[in-house]
Amino acid sequence: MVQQTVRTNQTKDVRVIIVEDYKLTRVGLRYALNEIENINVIAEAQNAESGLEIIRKEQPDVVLMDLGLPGINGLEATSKVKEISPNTKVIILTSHDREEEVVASLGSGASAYCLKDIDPNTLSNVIKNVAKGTCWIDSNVAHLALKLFPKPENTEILNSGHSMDVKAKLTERESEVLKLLVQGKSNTEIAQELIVSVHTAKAHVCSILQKLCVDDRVQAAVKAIKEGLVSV
Amino acid sequence: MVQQTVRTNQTKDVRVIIVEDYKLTRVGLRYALNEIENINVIAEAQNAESGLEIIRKEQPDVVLMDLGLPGINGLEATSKVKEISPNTKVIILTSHDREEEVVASLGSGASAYCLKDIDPNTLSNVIKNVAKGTCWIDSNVAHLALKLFPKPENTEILNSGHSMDVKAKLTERESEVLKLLVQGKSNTEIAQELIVSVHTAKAHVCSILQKLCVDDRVQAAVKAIKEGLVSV
DNA sequence: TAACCAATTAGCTTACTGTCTAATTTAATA
DNA sequence: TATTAAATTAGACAGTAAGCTAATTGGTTA
Repeated sequence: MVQQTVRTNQTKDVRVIIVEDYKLTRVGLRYALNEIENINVIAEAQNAESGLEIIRKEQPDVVLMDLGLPGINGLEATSKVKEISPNTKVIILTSHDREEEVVASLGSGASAYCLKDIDPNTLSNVIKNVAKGTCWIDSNVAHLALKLFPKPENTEILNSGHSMDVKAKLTERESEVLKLLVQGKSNTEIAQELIVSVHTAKAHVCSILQKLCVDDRVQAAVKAIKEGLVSV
Repeated sequence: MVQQTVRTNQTKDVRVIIVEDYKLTRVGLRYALNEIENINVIAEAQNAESGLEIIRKEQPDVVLMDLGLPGINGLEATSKVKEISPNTKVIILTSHDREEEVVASLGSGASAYCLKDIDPNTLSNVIKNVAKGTCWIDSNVAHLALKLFPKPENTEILNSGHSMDVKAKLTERESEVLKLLVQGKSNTEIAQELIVSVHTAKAHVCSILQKLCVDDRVQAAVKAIKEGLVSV
């Protein structure tokens, strides 16, 4: 294919570590991946404990992580990986397709979720992309993760003009106040932070409540988070 | 590359429609993609209205959707695509990298989010994968989407036992109360809903605040959402 | 210039919050 | 059986929140 021959450049190798308890899968993966240009499997581990040690030392680009590990499981291991080597991307490679595991994996810091029946060619592409920061979720479970994103029924973000969007309605100052509100600050604290009187803070909060069409600050905070009006 | 030559099989063509207002981008894309094996750009549209009409008729596998369209914007259009052709996968192709747009896109039903500086080879792979159901998010914005997944500090799922979690500390009743609290209910409303006295509701809220180590119900709500203690 | 809006401040009222102490009942557990 | 934990209720208190009206200042726009 034309588009692939172009890619024969001197991209740095993606340094990969495999954490997987089944030896057969582990070594099989290693051999398969080392065939691929620009991918270099530098180590493998059969459990999270030894895997984490290697990762701490090597700071690899990508970790292929099994979920069902003995001892520390893959989820906890993923969290730890992001602690000890924040730039390392984690790819979950498992046979589980339960929603909670998919969501929990991505919540724990994984960048990709692959089922074990993945095509090796695809896997190698995923590894290269994930190394750059891409998020990739297997076709069999993608819908489980995607449905988690809030439907912007009300978020008129990016609205083509007709119905004005909530955030645009908020003035800059109000956005500031909303941000502090979501942090759980009281009106008094907000006033102190912005160096204004409590009256001012209250006035802003009041108009925020009206603009968001909610009754109190809790609802405002929840709505702000759900609709991405503030970065949590 | 080896992995590509293997794929010369008789996979059905992925039928693609491009919705993009800039003619240059639109026709450029079309030419580039039609070079790719197994991808067939069957139509293009310069706005959402005409795009949706074509999509309704053609029921394509994949739609490449620009966000900044005149009239109906890409977000709304994405929602409509999923209504009129649920099996059609939407790939957002835009130059915007704002968090709200990324999240709103995926919430509106898109399966992938690409920035316009994407490598054409990569795009063609994304198209093929997304057609199967994969979720793909550009490396420049993936972190914005990934951080939305609740950190499973509390998810008892797959917990290897040792670290007890916040949610386990909450009693069932408290979890009920927390759920209502996040909905913005006042103590009085919570009491009515659970058919208990206000005193009881307050008692529960009070112990929730203590267990979550927060000062007020706003912080409790925010923490509950962030940590996935409640389903929003 | 006039009209408008954002931001600011103030006072006032009603209602709600969060904490405390204290007590009762029920279920599970040692 | 004795103990513990959860759920329930109550009264009281200081603090906060939210709605209301009203006024001032500084830009922006018609």
